[in-house]
Amino acid sequence: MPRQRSAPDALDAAARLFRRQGFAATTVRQIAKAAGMLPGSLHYRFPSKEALLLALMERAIERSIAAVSEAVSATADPLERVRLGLRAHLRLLVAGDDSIYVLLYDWRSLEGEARKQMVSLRDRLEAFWDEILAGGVAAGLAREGVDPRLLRLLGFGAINWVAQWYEADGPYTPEQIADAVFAYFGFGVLTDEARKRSRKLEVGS
Amino acid sequence: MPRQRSAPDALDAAARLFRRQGFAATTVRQIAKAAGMLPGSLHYRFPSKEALLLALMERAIERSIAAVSEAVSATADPLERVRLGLRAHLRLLVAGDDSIYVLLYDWRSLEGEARKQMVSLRDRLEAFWDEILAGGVAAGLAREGVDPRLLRLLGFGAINWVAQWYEADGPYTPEQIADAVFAYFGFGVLTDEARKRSRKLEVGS
Amino acid sequence: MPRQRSAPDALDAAARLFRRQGFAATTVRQIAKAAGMLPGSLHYRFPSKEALLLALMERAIERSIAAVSEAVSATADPLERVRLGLRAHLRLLVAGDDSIYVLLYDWRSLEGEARKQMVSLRDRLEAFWDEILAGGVAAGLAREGVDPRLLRLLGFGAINWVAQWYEADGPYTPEQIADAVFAYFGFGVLTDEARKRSRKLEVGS
Amino acid sequence: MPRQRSAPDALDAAARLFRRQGFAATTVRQIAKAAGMLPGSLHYRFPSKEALLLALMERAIERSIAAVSEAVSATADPLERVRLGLRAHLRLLVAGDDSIYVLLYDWRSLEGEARKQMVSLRDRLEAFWDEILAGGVAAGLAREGVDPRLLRLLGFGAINWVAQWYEADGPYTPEQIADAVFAYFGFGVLTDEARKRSRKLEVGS
DNA sequence: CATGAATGAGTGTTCATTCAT
DNA sequence: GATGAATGAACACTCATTCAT
Repeated sequence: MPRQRSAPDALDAAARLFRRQGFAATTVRQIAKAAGMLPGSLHYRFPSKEALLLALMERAIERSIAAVSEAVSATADPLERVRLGLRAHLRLLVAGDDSIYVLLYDWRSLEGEARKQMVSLRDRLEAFWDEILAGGVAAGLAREGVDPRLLRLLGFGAINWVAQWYEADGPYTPEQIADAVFAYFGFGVLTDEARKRSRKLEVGS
Repeated sequence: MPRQRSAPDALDAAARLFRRQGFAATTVRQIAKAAGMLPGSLHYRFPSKEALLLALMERAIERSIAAVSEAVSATADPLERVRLGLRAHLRLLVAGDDSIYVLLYDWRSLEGEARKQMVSLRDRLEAFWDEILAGGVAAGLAREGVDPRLLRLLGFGAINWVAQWYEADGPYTPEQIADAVFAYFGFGVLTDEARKRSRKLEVGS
Repeated sequence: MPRQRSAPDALDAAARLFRRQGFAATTVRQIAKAAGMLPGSLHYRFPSKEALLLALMERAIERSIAAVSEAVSATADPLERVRLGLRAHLRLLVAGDDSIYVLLYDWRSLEGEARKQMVSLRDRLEAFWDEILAGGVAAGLAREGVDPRLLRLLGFGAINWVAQWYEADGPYTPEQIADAVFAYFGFGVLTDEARKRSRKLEVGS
Repeated sequence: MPRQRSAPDALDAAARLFRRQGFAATTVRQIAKAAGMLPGSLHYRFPSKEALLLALMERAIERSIAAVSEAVSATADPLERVRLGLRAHLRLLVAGDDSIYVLLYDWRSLEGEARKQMVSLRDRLEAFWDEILAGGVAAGLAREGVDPRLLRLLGFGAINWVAQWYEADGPYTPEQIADAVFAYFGFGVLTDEARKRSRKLEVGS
């Protein structure tokens, strides 16, 4: 979609407003104004408000995957990759890009065909993470018998929910919070060896 | 607020619609129709759509506290109280009452004075849980050095997020999921004794 | 209409609100509240808002005729009767009864049958005044060749318009203003004798 | 306000309806229909019904001042200027522009800030007339000792009230009525010389 | 007689979208 | 490509009126 590419300001402006007010409560005029355009011009780029939201979510996926990919590429250690990935994910969510928040919290606004497209986008993100997590599990993350899918769902619940309460001037950095999730994730569920390593990691940052 | 009391259908109908579509995307007409009333009748009971949302959230708090209170009253064991409380909370969220979901996910729709009132309602709920969790921590939940507030925020993140992916015909019951959260919560963080007890409890459900 | 008689408070309350806000902009609830009743009770006394306005106007006519009648009965002098009548009329309009104002300024709110009834009420008032004025004209008020009807319309225009700008703490009393209208009415139009008397009257009060 | 300029039809249509039914009893839909637009289009031009009324009144002032200015420019005689000005004012009121009527009779519909703006508009009109009248008074209009302000208020009361009873097929033209007001205005109040001239003028038209 | 909950047509206004320029 | 005036369906809400009690 090269069309949206040429209008990043509009998507960023929309993301900011959607995060604060929600999709349905945000008007096209507000978005246009925040993007320095006129309502008619916005419709030229995005055929509808819903299409704009979808484009926004698509970009959120791309950015998230890009940021996490880059973060995990720093090491080959499967557990470390999980930890660094969580950090990158949370950093983007609470301090970087409003579109991730919108992707996670405003999907109810899409219906019909657009909903399906959004679901397939999220599936892409899940598949991406499943690979990272699978490496971690193979390396001892989570004890035997634990359903990795449930682990992922609960872990990402904890981390995604951070967006609801995080404050920039709070006592923890996104990195510390991500590490805490990582720790709870695996504690007791890890082999002894893995646990030791995890503990060490927790100290840093 | 005895007025709202006499119109539980309207609040339930609204909760259902808000959960599915979000507050802003739900029209007063939809709510009225679902409640078997006319738009005017709905406004007679609730002066505004926002007031209806607030009343809904107030009831959500009341119901949640009532359900969890009852659940934890079954035992005096502080750890067991935490586990049973989480179960009750999740059961209500995913299978009982849409208003809990709305309370957790639609608070952005309130502004100004209504927002403040909602925040104070949520504070009530947090204070209620803090007491239960404090008992658990005193009994060995979470190892030393862990910030109980962070623990609570992450734990409830995991459990509240369940509403996003839970399906009634999925592989896990709300009780099993709650117990898993409880387990991750405390595993490795518990004293050995506490861990044993926790494990035993996990088998039941 | 003995029914309305038993609810003078409602009519007075309505008159006050109609004067300030206009008929259409005043709600039945406002009237009921100001009269210390409930909306339903008001409808018991007046079948409709329009009927209430009509009853109000009817009472305005009655009160105006009563007040002017009493005032003019103080003398047999035809010119003096005009002057005192104008005084009574204006006093009631600006300082006594809001219903007179409503009668004069809110008749556009009535339509169809109610409009006709209101017109016949106003005709009654005009006929009443025509008699008083006819006496004045016979005694020298207005010079020959002047159309008494035009004189009446312009004179009452001047006096009725006072309600638009009069302020209780202004430089003139209603009596002084009425006397000024009376003076302009007849000045130069009066016989010399009548003019002299008028001048004298003007000094007093 | 160039925006309203481009939509004279809407203001004219509104003026006509407001005059007949009053502001509060006229719906935006009625105005839009009468102006050949849709409700949404009307709101595009005027942000609210109240703003439309204010724009209407502003135009009424402009038109009135323009018409009276042009009329009085025909002569340099101060008394004649008053007479011609009154004629122009009344002609516009009863036969030309509904907005003048609305300005005079519907100001109660404005509240708060809009009310203040309207008052300042009316002040402009009064100041404009005060100048014309001051010239007349200096030339002998009204005898000594008469308060010019009271004279103006009563005179304009007489003339503004004409809108309440004037009928196009009645016995008098607006010009004749205006001249009658002018005559009553000054009779006996004028110097003998002024009176003679006034009498002559009265015969014409 | 009086109440007040309920009604539903109608209100002013909003807003995503269209389209002539 | 871009504009912004125009659209009209839909919105939250109002309010005179009704009616069971």
